Amino acid sequence: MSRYNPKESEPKWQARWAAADAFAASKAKTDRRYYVLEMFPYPSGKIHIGHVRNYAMGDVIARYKKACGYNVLHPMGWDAFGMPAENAAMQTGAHPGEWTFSNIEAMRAQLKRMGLSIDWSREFATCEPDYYRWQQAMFLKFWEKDFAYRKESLVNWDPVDQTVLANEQVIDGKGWRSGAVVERRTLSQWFFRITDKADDLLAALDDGRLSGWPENVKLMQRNWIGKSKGLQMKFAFADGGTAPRGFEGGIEIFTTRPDTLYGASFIAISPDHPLAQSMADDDPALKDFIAECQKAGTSEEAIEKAEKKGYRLAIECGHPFDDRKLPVYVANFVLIQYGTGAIFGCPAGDQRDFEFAKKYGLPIPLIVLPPGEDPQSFALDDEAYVGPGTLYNSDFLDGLTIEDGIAAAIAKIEDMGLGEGKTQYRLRDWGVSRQRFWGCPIPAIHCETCGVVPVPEKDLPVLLPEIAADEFKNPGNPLDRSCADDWRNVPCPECGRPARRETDTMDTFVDSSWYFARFASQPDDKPVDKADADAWLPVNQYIGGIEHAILHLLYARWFSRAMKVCGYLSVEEPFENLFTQGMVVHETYLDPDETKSLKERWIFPEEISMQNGRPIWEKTGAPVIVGPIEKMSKSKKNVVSPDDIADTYGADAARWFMLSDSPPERDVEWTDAGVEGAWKLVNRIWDAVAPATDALKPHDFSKPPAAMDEAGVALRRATHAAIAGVTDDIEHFRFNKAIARIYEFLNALKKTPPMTKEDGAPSNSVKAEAFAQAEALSALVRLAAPFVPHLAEECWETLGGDGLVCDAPWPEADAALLRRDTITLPIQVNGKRRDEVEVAADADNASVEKAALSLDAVQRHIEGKTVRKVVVVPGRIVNIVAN
RNA sequence: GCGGGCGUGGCGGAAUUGGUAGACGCAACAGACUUAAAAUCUGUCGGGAGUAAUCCCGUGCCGGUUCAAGUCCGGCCGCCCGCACCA
Repeated sequence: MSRYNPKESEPKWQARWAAADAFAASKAKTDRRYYVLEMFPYPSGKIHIGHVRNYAMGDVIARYKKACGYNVLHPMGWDAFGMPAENAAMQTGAHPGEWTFSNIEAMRAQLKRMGLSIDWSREFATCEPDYYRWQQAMFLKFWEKDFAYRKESLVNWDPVDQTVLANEQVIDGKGWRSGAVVERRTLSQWFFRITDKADDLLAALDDGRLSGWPENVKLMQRNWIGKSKGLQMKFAFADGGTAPRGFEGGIEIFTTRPDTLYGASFIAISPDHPLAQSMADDDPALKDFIAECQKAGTSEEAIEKAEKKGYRLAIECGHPFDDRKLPVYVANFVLIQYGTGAIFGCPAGDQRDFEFAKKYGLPIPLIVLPPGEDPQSFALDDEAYVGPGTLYNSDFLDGLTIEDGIAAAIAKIEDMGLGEGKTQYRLRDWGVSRQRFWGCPIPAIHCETCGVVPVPEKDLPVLLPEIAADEFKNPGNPLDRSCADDWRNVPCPECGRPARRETDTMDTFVDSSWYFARFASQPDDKPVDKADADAWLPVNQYIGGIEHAILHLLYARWFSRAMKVCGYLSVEEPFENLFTQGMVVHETYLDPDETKSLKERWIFPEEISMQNGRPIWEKTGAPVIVGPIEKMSKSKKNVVSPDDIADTYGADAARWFMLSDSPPERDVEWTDAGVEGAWKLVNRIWDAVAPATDALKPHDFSKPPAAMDEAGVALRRATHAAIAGVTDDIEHFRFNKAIARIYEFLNALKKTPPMTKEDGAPSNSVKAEAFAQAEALSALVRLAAPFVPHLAEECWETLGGDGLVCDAPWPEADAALLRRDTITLPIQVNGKRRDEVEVAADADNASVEKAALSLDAVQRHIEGKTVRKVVVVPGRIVNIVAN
C-alpha cells in the first residue's frame, strides 16, 4: 500500500481547484449566500502559524458551507499601508511600496500552499490606488456630511519618529518604537465624528443586533464607549467681577452624582482646561504647576502612586443651593478628555476628592448615611463612603435614596436654569491624521485665502508621489519635506492661488474599516456597487484575533453606519457573527550563557533537538534552558515556519493540528509531537481508504439495502452519528470536538472487518455490508474534507467519487439510524452508580424501575434498607433512594 | 480599584447544561512484527485496597441546595483578560 505523499498531492489538488475555478463566488446566486471572512493580514513578510490557525478556521467554515449548498464568498487581501514598511525603508532605503509588494508576493504563495478555498479573483491591497482612491472619495463625502472634521487637539508627539502616536503606542510616557519621551503637542488634526453614533453603537450591543458576537467583545466595547448619565451644570463665580475674560459665566462641570451636591467642598479643573491655561499667562507659579502635571507619567503605576495635587486659584464659585463659597483648584487628577474637564469635589463620596480634601484641609460634609447608621454618630474613617444609603444634611434631598436624589437634584438645577441632565461618553472622536508617508493621502488642500478646501472629486485619486529612496532614511514624513514639493504645492481648487496639500495620511484603521465591502463589490467607478454590497453583506462569519475587539471592530461598525448614511450600502452592522480565536504559543529556549544579554540568548526551536527527552542546542551540543510558553514572536524566536511544516508534514497536517485538541477560542501550544500526531491521522485516513479503490461506484446511497448483518448496522449507526455530531460541532465552532468525533468514527470503522475480497481487491458485489462500508468511507472523506482538503480529494478520487470532493454535497444524517431501540441506563443507589441496565428506548418508568430493582448489584446495596423513592429520568438515569 | 472569565489525570481537553467524570488526542508503560531501529498494530493508563468479584476516595479549598453537583448558591484561595485618577 502506497504511503500518502502530501508533497505531490497538495500542489496537484491546488492546481485542480484553480483550474476548475472551484472557489469563485457566484455574483448571480446571492439568495443562498454565505460570506466568510478572516481578518486580512498585514504583509509583514511571512505567514506565521497564527495566520494558519485563523485561516484554517475560516476555511473549514467556507468549505462546509459550500458543501451545504451555499454560494460562498471567501476572499483574501492585504492590509498594506502602515509603519513597518516605512521602518524597513528607513533601514534599507527601499521604497515602502517595494517592500510591501514583495512581502505580498511571498505571503500569497505561502497562503496558497495551505490550500485555502479563497476566491483569489477578488484579492487587493489597500495600498493600491484602486482601493484608496475610493477611500478618499468617501472621506470627501464624510467631510461634506460633517462626519469628518478638523480640530485642534492634544496629541502624543514622538520627537524622534516625528509623528503622532496613538495612546496605545505610548508606554510609560515613551514612544513604543523610538523609546523617546513623548511630548504633548497641540496640532490641528482630522477626526471622524464617531461619538455622534455612540448611543447606537452601544445600543446595538444589547438589543440583539449583535447576538452573534461573543459576550467578552461586546463587554469590552460597552466599557470603551463608557456611557454615563448625569448632570452638566455651571458653577457661577462667587464674585463675578474676578472672573477671567472669556469665562464670566462660571465653570461648567459634569457629575454622575448630583445627589451629593450638598457635599461639595471645592471645584477642580484640569491642568489642560482653558481657564487654567488662560490664568497661567499671568501666573508663573501656575504655569510651573501645569508643566509639572503634564510631565507626569501616564503609566498605571505612575497614576496609582501619583499624589493628588492641586493649585489654588484666586477665584471662588458659589454653591447653587446655599451661600457657601467653594475654592477653585487646578488639580492633577482631573482629565480634560472626559466630561467638561472640571468637577465639583465631594470628599465624603469620592476617594480622590477625599484625599484631596484631607491634603488641603477642606471641609468634608457628610451627605450619604449608610443603611443602619445613626446620623448623629456616623463618621468616616480614612475613606470616602461610596456605598448605598440615604441622603441627609441635604435640605430638600434629605431622606431620599441616591437614585431619587439624583433625579431631584437634576430637576432642581434644570429649574434654576443652571444646567441639565446629560449623558457622557468615554468614547472620543477618532483622530485619523497620521504624519506618515505610507498611508492613504487625505484629499484636502490648505489655502491661505480659502482655508481648508476639499480636493475636487474629479482630481481623485490623490496618489502618493514618487519619492527618492534616500528620503526614507530621514525620520518624519517625506510628504511634509521639500522632496515632495512637486506634489505638495498645488493651486487652490477654489481661488487658483498657490496652496499646499494636506501632508497627513489616514490612520490604517480607516483602510480596514470597509475592506469587507470592497471584497463584496469592486466597481471601477465608485467604492462599492450598492446592490452587490447589499447582496453579500453583512459578513456572515468574521474571524480574527481578540486584539481587535475594540478599535478595528468599533471603527468598522461606525464606518458602515457612515457609509449607509452616504448611500453606499444598507447594513449598519457589518459582521453578523464574530469569532475571536486564541493565539498560537510555543515554548521558548534560552542559551544558558548568562553573560549575554537576554535579548541575545533566545534560540530558534529549529536549532533544538531532543536527546533523552532534554532539549539540546545543536550548535553546542549542550542543554538549553526551557523558558516560558509564550505567544510566538520574532523577538523571542519561538516561531516555527509554516513552510517548513508544509515541507515536512504537508499543509493538511498543519491545519488538522491547529484545529484539534484546543477549543478555537483558547490559546494552543505548538509542539512537534502535536503536528506529528496530526500527520499520523492523515496516514490513518489514507490507510483506511487506499484499499477501497472505486468502492463508491457500485452503490446508490439513496437506497440502503433492507437486510444487513449486525456489524453492518453498527457501522451505519456510527456513520450517521458521526455525520450528525461533526455537523453540529462545525456549526458551533467546536472544531476540536469535530475532530475528536472523526477519530471516534475512524476507530469504529477500523473495528469493522474489511469487506473486500480475500485478495484485497474491492468487492464489486452490492452486498449490504459492502454498502455500509462504502457509505462510511464516503462520509469519512467528506466530513474530513474541510479540515484536510488535499487528502480528502486524493481519497475521493481513489474511492471513485464524482468530481471534486470540494464540490460534493455535505453528508446528511439519517434520523432513523440515530434513534436507538434499546438504551443503556446507569442505575444509582443513593446517588452512586452500581450497575446499568438495557431497556427499550420507549419503556415506561414502571418497567424501568422494575428492571433496575431486579439487578443483583442493586439488591446487594438496598439489602436491609427500605426503598424510599425511585427517581427515573427517562432516557438518562435511575436513582434508587434507600435507607 | 472596576468589570469579565477560568480552575477537571503526567499534558491538551470532553462531559448532550443538574443525570455513568475523564470522550478524543498527546505522552508513558507492556506486548506483537523486525537481525535492529523507525513505522505500524494490540493492550494498560486518576489515586488507594484486593488474587479477583468488588469497594473506598477523587473535578482548587470550605460550606449549602438536591434523589443526584465538575455543573446551581454562599464564602475563601489561585490564575488569566479588559479598562483604569472617567467625576
